[in-house]
Amino acid sequence: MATMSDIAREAGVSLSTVSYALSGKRAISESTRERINAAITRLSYHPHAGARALASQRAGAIGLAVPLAEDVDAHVVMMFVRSLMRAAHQASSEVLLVTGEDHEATLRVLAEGKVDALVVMDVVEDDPRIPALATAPRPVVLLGYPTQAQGIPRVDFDFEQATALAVTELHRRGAHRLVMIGSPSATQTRHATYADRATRGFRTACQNLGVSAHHLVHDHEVESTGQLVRTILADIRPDALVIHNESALAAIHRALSGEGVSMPSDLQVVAIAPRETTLLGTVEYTAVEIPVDEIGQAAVAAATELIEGADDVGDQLIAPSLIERDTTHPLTPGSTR
Amino acid sequence: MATMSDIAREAGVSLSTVSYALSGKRAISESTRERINAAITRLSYHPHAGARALASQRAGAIGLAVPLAEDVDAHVVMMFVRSLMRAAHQASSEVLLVTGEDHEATLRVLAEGKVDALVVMDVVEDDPRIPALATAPRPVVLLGYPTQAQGIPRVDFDFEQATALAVTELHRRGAHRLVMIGSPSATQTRHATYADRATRGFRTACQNLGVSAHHLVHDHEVESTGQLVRTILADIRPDALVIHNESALAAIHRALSGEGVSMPSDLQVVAIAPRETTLLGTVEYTAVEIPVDEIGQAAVAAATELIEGADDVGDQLIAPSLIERDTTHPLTPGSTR
DNA sequence: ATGAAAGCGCTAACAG
DNA sequence: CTGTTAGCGCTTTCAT
Repeated sequence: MATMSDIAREAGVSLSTVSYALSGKRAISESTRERINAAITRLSYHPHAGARALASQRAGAIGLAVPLAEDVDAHVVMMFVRSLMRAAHQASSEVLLVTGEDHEATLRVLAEGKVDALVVMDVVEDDPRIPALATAPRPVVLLGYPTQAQGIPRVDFDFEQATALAVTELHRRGAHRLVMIGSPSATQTRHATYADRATRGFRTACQNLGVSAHHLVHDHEVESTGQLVRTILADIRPDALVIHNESALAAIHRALSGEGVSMPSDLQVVAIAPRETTLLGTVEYTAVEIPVDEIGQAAVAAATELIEGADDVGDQLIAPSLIERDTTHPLTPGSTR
Repeated sequence: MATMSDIAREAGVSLSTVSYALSGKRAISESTRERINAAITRLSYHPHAGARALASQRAGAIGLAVPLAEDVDAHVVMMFVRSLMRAAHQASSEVLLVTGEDHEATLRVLAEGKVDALVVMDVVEDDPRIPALATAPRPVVLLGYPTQAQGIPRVDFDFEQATALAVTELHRRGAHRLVMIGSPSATQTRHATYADRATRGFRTACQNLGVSAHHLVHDHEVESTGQLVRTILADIRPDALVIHNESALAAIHRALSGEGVSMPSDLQVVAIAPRETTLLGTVEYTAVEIPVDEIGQAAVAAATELIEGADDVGDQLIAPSLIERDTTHPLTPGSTR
């Protein structure tokens, strides 16, 4: 493996000139730059990451604590991973994965400087990891919005406003009996912040508007979605449905079709989910779309700023907006508002 | 951040003693070891990963090139990621993610020594990445089985034998008209090695046994699975089905139920898929299970051996076996074989 | 059983 | 615009 001094010798310049040519931190004459680049190509030189990390105190990687629990939708996790990788790439960093459930290992990569910062997914209310993360030797960003974050910056989609918006807009479209199908029971029991906040937004908005509200939990891996849907239709007779459960979306869609429910005439439906998961066959669900890429970018941006020395980047709650598609009534231009 | 010399001073020993106490590479007296450990705890010392990487020429991470293409089932990818992380953990390594589609970045992490080895998922026949990977400065392991690997060790489940086994066993159970629903069309078009090999195993086995064979491609995100199933049932009238498409499994299951097909009496079905994806509601599909953990472990084991200096670890094709469950006829104890 | 010291390959003052 | 040099925090020979 060629080293930087090999390049220096080969190009007839000093070591530091090579270093500066590479980092661009000082002006280099055209001619020497060319000789250096030629040498780099000729010897196929690549800077040694370890050496660079030691000298610069930068690992060039950000850690991502991913949830490996079964109740977290793998597709959604992958979307976040992809988004974080893209964002990290732009900050010329790599992504080091750590198991969210393995708190020891998570703290270790931070303490050993294997990563410059850590992004933590799937945060729960009163997350037991927070105290240690709050005093970690390197920046941490929560991809979630627990009430108490002990000063750790939080970045998330505003799930509370998201469900509230869904309710409000359904109400404006004439809905009065609402049902929300929320996250899997394991997620609710853990009190994942997105689940708690989504539930709260739904309940509060319904109460404020004085509409009937039913919040259900559904484990589509375990119970029959068809059965659930039939029960809902028969017992509650809702005129609108809010779905915040990516894993169950497809199954619910099939169950509704199976029951001959036509949307939006029989039932209006709004999904709280990433765009990709709301296109089911021929139907495109009206949705409050979870902007995965934006969230990922915001998280990496926060991490990057902290790495570069910012003292505090504040919290960030990304505002929701409703994307009207096939499963809600169009709003007559001047009907309300 | 405390460094090793801080520990040495605090414990009243030399720097190298601390290093050896940590690595266990030479005997340390009980008393000094205790003083060192006490100092480590007191100063909450953690070795600096960069410094260690520089001195030892080991990054302590293995790279994983993950496919981010939409046609690769996210759930299955996550299962592999989890499996690799577990295996890496045992080898006290971390997992650095790189986008499989970003060949540049992949080669860079190898060349810069950010990882000690690379595991590449979703390899295709005549994969354009192979030549560069074959001459990479650090070990590479393919999680896939292309015909030409240019000397790069291949590790994979034997998908060819897997479908062949499914066919053979269905035939032993009286099936004569077989249909296989394979990977999504994008996967087939790319010639992912698992898709190609699975198809070949199916075709060859059917031919050898002289049974009717139909191989179909299904994009359940695009076409209606119900329609597909209806067409199959009406036009081909098969007595057995082999499914090698995790993303479509649930949809096919629902479609079959919807058509009132009862398994195994009307139709025998074998899935080629990880165990977790073959339990659908109340039905447990007979399957040739893809042993994700085993594959991941084998890949990391191969990588680890190569890192430690092994010249060649050979290829590894993990043998399939059929797990009989609800969707095939039981074989009378002495009927065949 | 323990120390001293020479690097590993960079970055970034400091010096011109 | 370029060079010299002192580390960064470890691992690992040599010595003893």
